[in-house]
Amino acid sequence: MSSEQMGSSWGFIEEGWRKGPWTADEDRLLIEYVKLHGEGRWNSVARLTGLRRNGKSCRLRWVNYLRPDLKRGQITPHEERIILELHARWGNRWSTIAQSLPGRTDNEIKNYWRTHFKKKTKNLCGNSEKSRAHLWKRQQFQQQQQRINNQVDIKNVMSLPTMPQAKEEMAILYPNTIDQQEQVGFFYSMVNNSTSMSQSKPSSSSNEDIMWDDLWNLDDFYGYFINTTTCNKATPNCLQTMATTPAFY
DNA sequence: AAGACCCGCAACCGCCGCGTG
DNA sequence: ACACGCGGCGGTTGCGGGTCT
Repeated sequence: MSSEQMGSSWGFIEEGWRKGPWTADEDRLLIEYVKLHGEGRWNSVARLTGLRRNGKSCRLRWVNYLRPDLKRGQITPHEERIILELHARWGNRWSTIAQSLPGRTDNEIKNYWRTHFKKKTKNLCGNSEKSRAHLWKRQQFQQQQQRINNQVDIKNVMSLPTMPQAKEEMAILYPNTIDQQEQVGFFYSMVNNSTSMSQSKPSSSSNEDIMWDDLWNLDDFYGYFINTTTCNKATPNCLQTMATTPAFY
Protein backbone atom coordinates (compact mmCIF):
# COMPACT_ATOMS: atom_id res chain seq x y z
CA MET A 1 0.00 0.00 0.00
CA SER A 2 1.41 3.35 -0.97
CA SER A 3 1.80 6.23 1.41
CA GLU A 4 -0.50 8.22 -0.79
CA GLN A 5 -3.22 5.69 -0.27
CA MET A 6 -2.61 5.68 3.45
CA GLY A 7 -2.79 9.42 3.57
CA SER A 8 -5.66 11.59 2.43
CA SER A 9 -7.54 8.71 0.88
CA TRP A 10 -7.48 6.53 3.96
CA GLY A 11 -10.81 4.75 3.99
CA PHE A 12 -10.61 4.23 0.25
CA ILE A 13 -12.04 1.45 -1.89
CA GLU A 14 -9.66 -0.95 -3.60
CA GLU A 15 -10.88 -3.71 -5.92
CA GLY A 16 -14.35 -3.24 -4.50
CA TRP A 17 -13.22 -3.57 -0.87
CA ARG A 18 -13.28 -0.73 1.58
CA LYS A 19 -10.15 -0.23 3.63
CA GLY A 20 -9.10 1.86 6.57
CA PRO A 21 -10.90 2.64 9.82
CA TRP A 22 -14.26 1.02 10.43
CA THR A 23 -17.38 3.11 10.79
CA ALA A 24 -20.08 2.55 13.40
CA ASP A 25 -22.43 1.33 10.69
CA GLU A 26 -19.92 -1.22 9.47
CA ASP A 27 -19.44 -2.43 13.01
CA ARG A 28 -23.17 -2.78 13.43
CA LEU A 29 -23.48 -4.82 10.24
CA LEU A 30 -20.68 -7.13 11.30
CA ILE A 31 -22.15 -7.61 14.78
CA GLU A 32 -25.51 -8.46 13.27
CA TYR A 33 -23.87 -10.93 10.95
CA VAL A 34 -22.12 -12.72 13.78
CA LYS A 35 -25.31 -12.77 15.82
CA LEU A 36 -27.12 -14.46 12.96
CA HIS A 37 -24.44 -16.74 11.55
CA GLY A 38 -21.82 -17.03 14.23
CA GLU A 39 -18.09 -16.57 13.81
CA GLY A 40 -16.42 -17.93 10.71
CA ARG A 41 -17.22 -17.96 7.03
CA TRP A 42 -15.90 -14.43 6.92
CA ASN A 43 -15.82 -14.29 3.17
CA SER A 44 -19.58 -14.50 3.08
CA VAL A 45 -20.01 -11.42 5.26
CA ALA A 46 -19.85 -9.09 2.29
CA ARG A 47 -22.34 -11.14 0.31
CA LEU A 48 -24.84 -11.49 3.15
CA THR A 49 -24.62 -8.06 4.72
CA GLY A 50 -23.61 -5.76 1.91
CA LEU A 51 -20.56 -4.77 3.90
CA ARG A 52 -17.78 -3.82 1.51
CA ARG A 53 -15.03 -5.41 3.57
CA ASN A 54 -13.12 -8.54 2.72
CA GLY A 55 -13.19 -11.60 4.93
CA LYS A 56 -9.85 -10.97 6.54
CA SER A 57 -10.76 -7.46 7.50
CA CYS A 58 -14.05 -8.64 9.02
CA ARG A 59 -12.42 -11.37 11.02
CA LEU A 60 -9.76 -9.01 12.31
CA ARG A 61 -12.28 -6.39 13.28
CA TRP A 62 -14.38 -8.92 15.13
CA VAL A 63 -11.52 -10.68 16.90
CA ASN A 64 -9.64 -7.57 17.91
CA TYR A 65 -12.38 -5.10 18.59
CA LEU A 66 -16.00 -6.24 18.46
CA ARG A 67 -15.95 -9.54 20.33
CA PRO A 68 -18.13 -9.11 23.43
CA ASP A 69 -15.75 -10.96 25.74
CA LEU A 70 -12.90 -8.57 25.17
CA LYS A 71 -11.36 -7.04 28.24
CA ARG A 72 -10.92 -3.30 27.89
CA GLY A 73 -8.45 -1.12 29.66
CA GLN A 74 -4.80 -1.27 30.46
CA ILE A 75 -2.81 -4.43 30.83
CA THR A 76 -2.49 -5.02 34.55
CA PRO A 77 0.84 -5.73 36.23
CA HIS A 78 -0.47 -9.22 36.79
CA GLU A 79 -1.07 -9.72 33.09
CA GLU A 80 2.19 -8.04 32.29
CA ARG A 81 4.09 -10.58 34.28
CA ILE A 82 2.23 -13.40 32.63
CA ILE A 83 3.14 -11.96 29.26
CA LEU A 84 6.77 -11.88 30.26
CA GLU A 85 6.62 -15.42 31.48
CA LEU A 86 4.83 -16.74 28.45
CA HIS A 87 7.02 -14.86 26.03
CA ALA A 88 10.05 -16.39 27.66
CA ARG A 89 8.48 -19.76 27.07
CA TRP A 90 6.81 -19.35 23.71
CA GLY A 91 8.59 -16.48 22.03
CA ASN A 92 6.51 -14.43 19.61
CA ARG A 93 3.63 -16.87 19.54
CA TRP A 94 1.14 -14.19 20.39
CA SER A 95 -1.97 -16.24 19.84
CA THR A 96 -0.68 -18.90 22.20
CA ILE A 97 0.08 -16.25 24.78
CA ALA A 98 -3.32 -14.67 24.27
CA GLN A 99 -5.02 -17.98 25.07
CA SER A 100 -3.72 -17.64 28.59
CA LEU A 101 -5.00 -14.10 29.01
CA PRO A 102 -8.79 -14.20 28.76
CA GLY A 103 -10.21 -11.14 27.08
CA ARG A 104 -6.91 -10.09 25.55
CA THR A 105 -6.13 -10.46 21.87
CA ASP A 106 -2.92 -11.52 20.25
CA ASN A 107 -2.78 -8.15 18.55
CA GLU A 108 -3.12 -6.35 21.86
CA ILE A 109 -0.41 -8.41 23.47
CA LYS A 110 1.84 -8.01 20.48
CA ASN A 111 1.37 -4.26 20.55
CA TYR A 112 1.95 -4.18 24.28
CA TRP A 113 5.11 -6.17 23.96
CA ARG A 114 6.46 -3.96 21.23
CA THR A 115 5.78 -0.72 23.03
CA HIS A 116 6.70 -1.80 26.53
CA PHE A 117 9.32 -4.47 26.24
CA LYS A 118 10.96 -4.32 22.87
CA LYS A 119 12.61 -1.02 23.60
CA LYS A 120 14.08 -2.53 26.71
CA THR A 121 15.53 -5.34 24.66
CA LYS A 122 16.84 -2.84 22.18
CA ASN A 123 18.49 -0.90 24.95
CA LEU A 124 20.09 -4.00 26.30
CA CYS A 125 21.03 -5.46 22.95
CA GLY A 126 22.24 -2.16 21.62
CA ASN A 127 24.67 -1.78 24.44
CA SER A 128 28.32 -2.46 24.07
CA GLU A 129 29.97 -5.76 24.71
CA LYS A 130 31.10 -4.28 27.96
CA SER A 131 27.61 -3.70 29.22
CA ARG A 132 26.50 -7.10 28.03
CA ALA A 133 29.37 -8.62 29.91
CA HIS A 134 28.34 -6.58 32.89
CA LEU A 135 24.81 -7.89 32.61
CA TRP A 136 26.00 -11.44 32.29
CA LYS A 137 28.32 -11.06 35.24
CA ARG A 138 25.52 -9.56 37.26
CA GLN A 139 23.24 -12.46 36.43
CA GLN A 140 25.91 -14.91 37.42
CA PHE A 141 26.38 -13.05 40.65
CA GLN A 142 22.67 -13.00 41.37
CA GLN A 143 22.33 -16.66 40.62
CA GLN A 144 25.24 -17.48 42.83
CA GLN A 145 23.82 -15.39 45.63
CA GLN A 146 20.48 -17.04 45.19
CA ARG A 147 21.90 -20.50 45.33
CA ILE A 148 23.55 -19.59 48.59
CA ASN A 149 20.33 -18.15 49.95
CA ASN A 150 18.02 -20.75 48.55
CA GLN A 151 17.31 -22.53 51.75
CA VAL A 152 16.39 -19.27 53.47
CA ASP A 153 14.33 -18.16 50.49
CA ILE A 154 12.42 -21.39 50.36
CA LYS A 155 11.58 -21.08 54.02
CA ASN A 156 10.52 -17.47 53.66
CA VAL A 157 8.51 -18.06 50.54
CA MET A 158 6.84 -21.15 51.88
CA SER A 159 5.74 -19.21 54.91
CA LEU A 160 3.76 -16.78 52.75
CA PRO A 161 0.05 -17.48 53.02
CA THR A 162 -0.30 -17.72 49.26
CA MET A 163 2.63 -19.99 48.75
CA PRO A 164 1.10 -23.45 48.87
CA GLN A 165 -1.13 -22.70 45.94
CA ALA A 166 1.67 -21.09 43.97
CA LYS A 167 3.89 -23.99 44.80
CA GLU A 168 1.28 -26.34 43.46
CA GLU A 169 1.12 -24.33 40.26
CA MET A 170 4.87 -24.48 39.86
CA ALA A 171 4.65 -28.20 40.45
CA ILE A 172 2.10 -28.48 37.66
CA LEU A 173 4.26 -26.42 35.38
CA TYR A 174 7.49 -28.12 36.19
CA PRO A 175 6.66 -31.56 37.47
CA ASN A 176 9.92 -33.28 36.63
CA THR A 177 12.53 -30.89 37.84
CA ILE A 178 15.61 -32.35 39.37
CA ASP A 179 15.48 -30.05 42.35
CA GLN A 180 12.12 -28.45 42.20
CA GLN A 181 12.20 -26.85 45.59
CA GLU A 182 15.47 -25.17 44.85
CA GLN A 183 14.17 -23.73 41.61
CA VAL A 184 10.88 -22.66 43.08
CA GLY A 185 12.75 -20.84 45.78
CA PHE A 186 15.02 -19.25 43.26
CA PHE A 187 12.09 -18.17 41.15
CA TYR A 188 10.20 -16.59 43.98
CA SER A 189 13.17 -14.73 45.24
CA MET A 190 13.63 -13.30 41.77
CA VAL A 191 10.01 -12.21 41.68
CA ASN A 192 10.18 -10.79 45.16
CA ASN A 193 13.34 -8.89 44.36
CA SER A 194 11.68 -7.31 41.37
CA THR A 195 8.45 -6.40 43.04
CA SER A 196 9.96 -5.10 46.25
CA MET A 197 12.27 -2.90 44.25
CA SER A 198 9.44 -1.50 42.21
CA GLN A 199 7.28 -0.91 45.24
CA SER A 200 9.87 0.87 47.26
CA LYS A 201 10.70 3.58 44.71
CA PRO A 202 8.02 3.53 42.07
CA SER A 203 8.45 7.00 40.69
CA SER A 204 12.14 6.92 40.04
CA SER A 205 13.01 6.32 36.44
CA SER A 206 16.44 5.02 37.26
CA ASN A 207 14.97 2.60 39.70
CA GLU A 208 12.41 1.67 37.15
CA ASP A 209 15.27 0.77 34.88
CA ILE A 210 16.70 -1.35 37.60
CA MET A 211 13.36 -3.02 37.99
CA TRP A 212 13.17 -3.70 34.27
CA ASP A 213 16.69 -4.93 34.37
CA ASP A 214 15.60 -7.43 36.94
CA LEU A 215 12.52 -8.35 35.00
CA TRP A 216 14.71 -9.08 32.03
CA ASN A 217 16.89 -11.17 34.20
CA LEU A 218 13.74 -12.92 35.22
CA ASP A 219 12.90 -13.36 31.58
CA ASP A 220 16.32 -14.80 30.96
CA PHE A 221 15.88 -16.93 33.98
CA TYR A 222 12.74 -18.42 32.56
CA GLY A 223 14.60 -19.32 29.43
CA TYR A 224 17.32 -20.88 31.51
CA PHE A 225 14.80 -22.50 33.79
CA ILE A 226 12.78 -24.00 31.00
CA ASN A 227 15.79 -25.11 29.03
CA THR A 228 17.33 -26.85 31.97
CA THR A 229 14.27 -28.76 33.03
CA THR A 230 12.56 -31.65 31.38
CA CYS A 231 9.06 -30.25 31.48
CA ASN A 232 8.73 -28.42 28.20
CA LYS A 233 5.42 -30.07 27.58
CA ALA A 234 3.51 -27.93 30.07
CA THR A 235 0.50 -26.49 28.30
CA PRO A 236 -0.52 -22.84 28.18
CA ASN A 237 -3.49 -23.83 30.29
CA CYS A 238 -1.18 -24.31 33.20
CA LEU A 239 -0.09 -20.73 32.83
CA GLN A 240 -3.66 -19.66 32.55
CA THR A 241 -4.01 -20.93 36.07
CA MET A 242 -1.23 -18.56 37.00
CA ALA A 243 -2.84 -15.71 35.10
CA THR A 244 -6.11 -16.11 36.89
CA THR A 245 -4.69 -16.70 40.33
CA PRO A 246 -4.14 -13.52 42.32
CA ALA A 247 -2.26 -15.55 44.88
CA PHE A 248 0.55 -15.88 42.43
CA TYR A 249 1.77 -12.53 43.59
C1' DA B 1 2.14 28.69 20.71
C1' DA B 2 3.93 25.53 17.64
C1' DG B 3 6.69 22.09 15.84
C1' DA B 4 9.08 17.74 17.01
C1' DC B 5 8.87 13.62 19.03
C1' DC B 6 6.90 9.60 21.29
C1' DC B 7 3.49 6.18 22.25
C1' DG B 8 -0.60 3.29 21.78
C1' DC B 9 -3.44 1.13 18.87
C1' DA B 10 -6.12 -0.25 14.75
C1' DA B 11 -5.58 -2.16 10.57
C1' DC B 12 -3.13 -4.09 6.68
C1' DC B 13 0.02 -7.45 4.45
C1' DG B 14 2.26 -11.71 3.34
C1' DC B 15 2.88 -16.24 4.56
C1' DC B 16 1.50 -20.67 6.12
C1' DG B 17 -1.36 -24.66 7.40
C1' DC B 18 -5.46 -27.08 6.93
C1' DG B 19 -9.61 -28.79 4.80
C1' DT B 20 -11.92 -29.96 0.69
C1' DG B 21 -12.88 -31.29 -3.96
C1' DA C 1 -1.23 -36.01 -5.35
C1' DC C 2 -2.51 -31.58 -6.41
C1' DA C 3 -4.84 -27.07 -6.54
C1' DC C 4 -7.55 -23.90 -4.37
C1' DG C 5 -9.89 -21.24 -0.84
C1' DC C 6 -10.18 -19.90 3.76
C1' DG C 7 -8.76 -18.83 8.30
C1' DG C 8 -5.11 -17.83 11.42
C1' DC C 9 -0.75 -15.87 12.65
C1' DG C 10 3.17 -12.74 13.10
C1' DG C 11 5.24 -8.62 11.29
C1' DT C 12 4.65 -4.03 9.93
C1' DT C 13 2.65 0.45 9.01
C1' DG C 14 0.66 4.77 9.86
C1' DC C 15 -2.80 7.64 12.26
C1' DG C 16 -4.00 10.33 16.13
C1' DG C 17 -3.35 12.00 20.58
C1' DG C 18 -0.29 13.26 24.23
C1' DT C 19 4.08 15.14 25.81
C1' DC C 20 8.25 17.55 25.34
C1' DT C 21 11.20 21.33 23.86
